[in-house]
Amino acid sequence: MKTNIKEIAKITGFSTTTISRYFNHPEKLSEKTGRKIKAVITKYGFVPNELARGLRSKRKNLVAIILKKEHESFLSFPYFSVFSNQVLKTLSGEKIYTITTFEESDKKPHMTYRSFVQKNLVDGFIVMGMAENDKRIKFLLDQNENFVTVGRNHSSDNYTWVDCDNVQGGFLATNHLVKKGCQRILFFGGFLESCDTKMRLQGYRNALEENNIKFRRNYVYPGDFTGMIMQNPEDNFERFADLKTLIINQRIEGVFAVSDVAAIGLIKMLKHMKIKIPVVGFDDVSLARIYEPTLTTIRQPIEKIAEKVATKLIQKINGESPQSEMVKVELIERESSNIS
Amino acid sequence: MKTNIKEIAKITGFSTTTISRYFNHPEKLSEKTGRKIKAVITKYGFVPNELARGLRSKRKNLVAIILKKEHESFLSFPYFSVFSNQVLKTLSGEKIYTITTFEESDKKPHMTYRSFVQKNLVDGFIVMGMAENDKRIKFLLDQNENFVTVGRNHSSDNYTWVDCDNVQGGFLATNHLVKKGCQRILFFGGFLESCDTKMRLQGYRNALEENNIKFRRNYVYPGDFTGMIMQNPEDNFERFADLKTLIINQRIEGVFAVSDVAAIGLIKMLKHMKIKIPVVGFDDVSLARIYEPTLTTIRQPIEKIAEKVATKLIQKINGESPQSEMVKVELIERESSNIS
DNA sequence: TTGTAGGCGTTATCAA
DNA sequence: TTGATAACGCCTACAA
Repeated sequence: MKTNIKEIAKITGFSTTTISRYFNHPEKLSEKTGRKIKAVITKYGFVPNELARGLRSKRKNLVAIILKKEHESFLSFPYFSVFSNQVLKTLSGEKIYTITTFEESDKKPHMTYRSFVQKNLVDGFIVMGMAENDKRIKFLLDQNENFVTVGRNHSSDNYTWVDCDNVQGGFLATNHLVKKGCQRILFFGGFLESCDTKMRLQGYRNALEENNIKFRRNYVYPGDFTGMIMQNPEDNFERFADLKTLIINQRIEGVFAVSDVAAIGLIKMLKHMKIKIPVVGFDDVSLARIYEPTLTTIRQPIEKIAEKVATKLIQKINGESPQSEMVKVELIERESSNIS
Repeated sequence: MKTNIKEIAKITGFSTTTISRYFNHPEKLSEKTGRKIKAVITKYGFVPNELARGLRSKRKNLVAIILKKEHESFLSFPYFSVFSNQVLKTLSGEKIYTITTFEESDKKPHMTYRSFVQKNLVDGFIVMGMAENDKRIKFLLDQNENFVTVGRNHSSDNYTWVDCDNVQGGFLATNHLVKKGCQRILFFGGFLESCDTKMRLQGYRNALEENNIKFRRNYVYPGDFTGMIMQNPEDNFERFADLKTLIINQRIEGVFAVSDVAAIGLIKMLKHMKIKIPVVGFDDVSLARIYEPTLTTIRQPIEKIAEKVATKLIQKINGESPQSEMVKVELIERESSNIS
């Protein structure tokens, strides 16, 4: 049933070398030989053993996405689903397969990478959830491994990244709220350690400044609410008494949420409080169109980003040096910022 | 940087065999030897080359989930996100990694499996989206490959599956609608070739029968609306003129939708038509709690199913013969079936 | 308890 | 254009 190169060689009458060449350097074969081999290979459905091939040639046709442990529910985020979908599609088109897994719990972030590198199982990595001074980046650079990141940090000139214009996104969202007449605008959600959040916050500040509104630190309410929102949207509002107090006492007039999921969580709470103020999200995942009110949000082209990341990773694996790239974001105006 | 077993052997003064045994049969080493090896291994962060190990020992610690091409947006379905998340978690706990990919487009469904088998890259498969006479199952059985399916078909006694009680789910949903006073109940969504859909339809029929309501074939409106609903919820209602006509002319009084996503799509359309009738979904994904109205639905324990699938696959890989298993479903009553 | 030697299936090198 | 041979890094008989 399972053939190997030796058998195919015997059947065709050629050497294993020639069969191997059929797959790896077909241009070096005479047309006739190629045809003969093709016939037999097709008949037997022969595909070279990927492990042996990888062991010998170093090229494994396998890449890894290692998700952070603290993002265990990451996979259920709409963002990752869309992203991952497109990455798999692009890579499988090149016969490259993707291992998705989580960081090992009890170790330092980059230890799982270390283990993967030493295992020698993959040709490269896609790194998500960038932080300032990201240990993973340092490690992968040290090891001279192929990788492309989604998002970037300050030391972003020595590796390949793809990112959306988070600063501009934060600006557009906040400016939109100002144009809607809001002055006291809440910045909601996200980890402040996350580079994405930081940049969106910077955009928020830029918009305030441009509109001569004073930035107030206590209007920044970070945190990861996705789990709460995705799992138990209803039963956790009481845990956010301080947030309620903030909104009421400060007479918050508008909200820029760091993601669509966070935006929906907040809108749920506002509904519960019977408060109606404009909310702008970020990402434009499908939820933004499904939820009611539909979300005004900053659209980032997730699939385009995913495709670029995958393509650049392939390039790196092939020994090329792809450029980093920033993609544009866009304000999508829907119902959630049109409070009448 | 990257060490191999030979170097570790040299450093420790033991043979490569002994180092290998440390990983594969540690019980055969003296405690002292084990300690010494451990020290060096830890220091150098040595992990055996997975390819060489797999090539020699046949055990690859790698499994594959191959998604159907026609389910290209599958990954963005809430069901798969949750399922996949739990599978990865369970398997990575056993140091088994998961390759997720799509079937190759231009080939017969099982050809991608054939290619994977011949590549000899993975220890087993998780098979989703079961159909009657599923070619993939036949192929994997023929090849004596390890696999576990999510869902089952009629020839379900010669392979290992995990499934929820779809018939009971269909019954509970439909019966609930009848108790709410509905007689003319629409069965909405799904592929009729899909085993899941078939069984849910069977449950629907059972409930009608038990309540002495005549089954009417034209009340079954199948189809895959997820793409439409997830991508463009608003702009496609016009394409369903026949559905509208059906609902109006037949004075449909309630809807059992084959999934939560389908349910939401239909509710969107009903809202658009200014019709208020009870709708029951299936799955109980997070959307069911986020959407408004919140969905009455049949909860299937997706994470439990995923964990069972992963565990059984590990067992198969280890040479055991795990039993197939059906898990219970449960009616979760929320707003969408309480139309006042 | 530990070591020696051969081979897993492929590809790269070198020679013809 | 094709072939013989060694090597990739590890594991498993078998031997000691």
